[in-house]
Amino acid sequence: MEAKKNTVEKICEMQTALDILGGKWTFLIIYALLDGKKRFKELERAVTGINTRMLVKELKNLEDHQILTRTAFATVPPTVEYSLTDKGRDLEATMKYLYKWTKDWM
Amino acid sequence: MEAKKNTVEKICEMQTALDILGGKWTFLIIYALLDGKKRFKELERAVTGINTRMLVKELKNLEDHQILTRTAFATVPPTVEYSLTDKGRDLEATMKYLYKWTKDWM
DNA sequence: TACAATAGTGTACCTACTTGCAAAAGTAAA
DNA sequence: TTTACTTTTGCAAGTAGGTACACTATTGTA
Repeated sequence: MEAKKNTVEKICEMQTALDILGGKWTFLIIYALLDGKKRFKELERAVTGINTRMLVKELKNLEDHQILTRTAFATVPPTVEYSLTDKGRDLEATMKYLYKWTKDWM
Repeated sequence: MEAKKNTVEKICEMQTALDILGGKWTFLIIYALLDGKKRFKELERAVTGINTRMLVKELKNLEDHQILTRTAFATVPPTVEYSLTDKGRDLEATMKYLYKWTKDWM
């Protein structure tokens, strides 16, 4: 009963994380940013299949949760850079193992 | 351009994995099974907040993709055990790092 | 003069995920 | 006799997540 209770608790904690990360595109966006900052259009090209609307929405979501930062430059046409915070970059291990699993099993 | 192309490819591959794993409850169910097989009701209690309908659906989904196996026993009342396959258990590292991140940042 | 480029916004729509509730079967225990 | 237990399924309904497409501003280039 002891170990079981711990599992339940852990699952509850993870639910809060997955509320943020569990979207259809969230992991992919973070993964795309692991190798450095990217501009909006670069992300749109990197994450195949996503549309503008969802990318905007997800970026806002991730910024709200301090997983990435947004930096806008007043150029013409405008330039905006997105890059992971420490919190975001700390998902690297998770992402790498997820990719490894994908390679091994899919 | 070279490294970038690789990222795009990796993201495409991961999309196929996330099509299976990306549900609201999927990760949590797998996490619950990491420490051994569980019966249906045990899972329902472990994954706080899930309802019967979704659990059935997700278990079927995961079984279809060989991430877990279902074993039914003709007892009364019926007993059904779910346990991870090798493919499923191989998500352990991913899950553990995800939990670690949760603990560190949430 | 027309077009391309960037980073979005506005509007409208849609469907698929998710939920709630009730019911089945058969035995054991109160 | 009634209730409880387990593993589902059926039905009906709701909501949020996701999609499509057009449009803005400003400058440089062909």
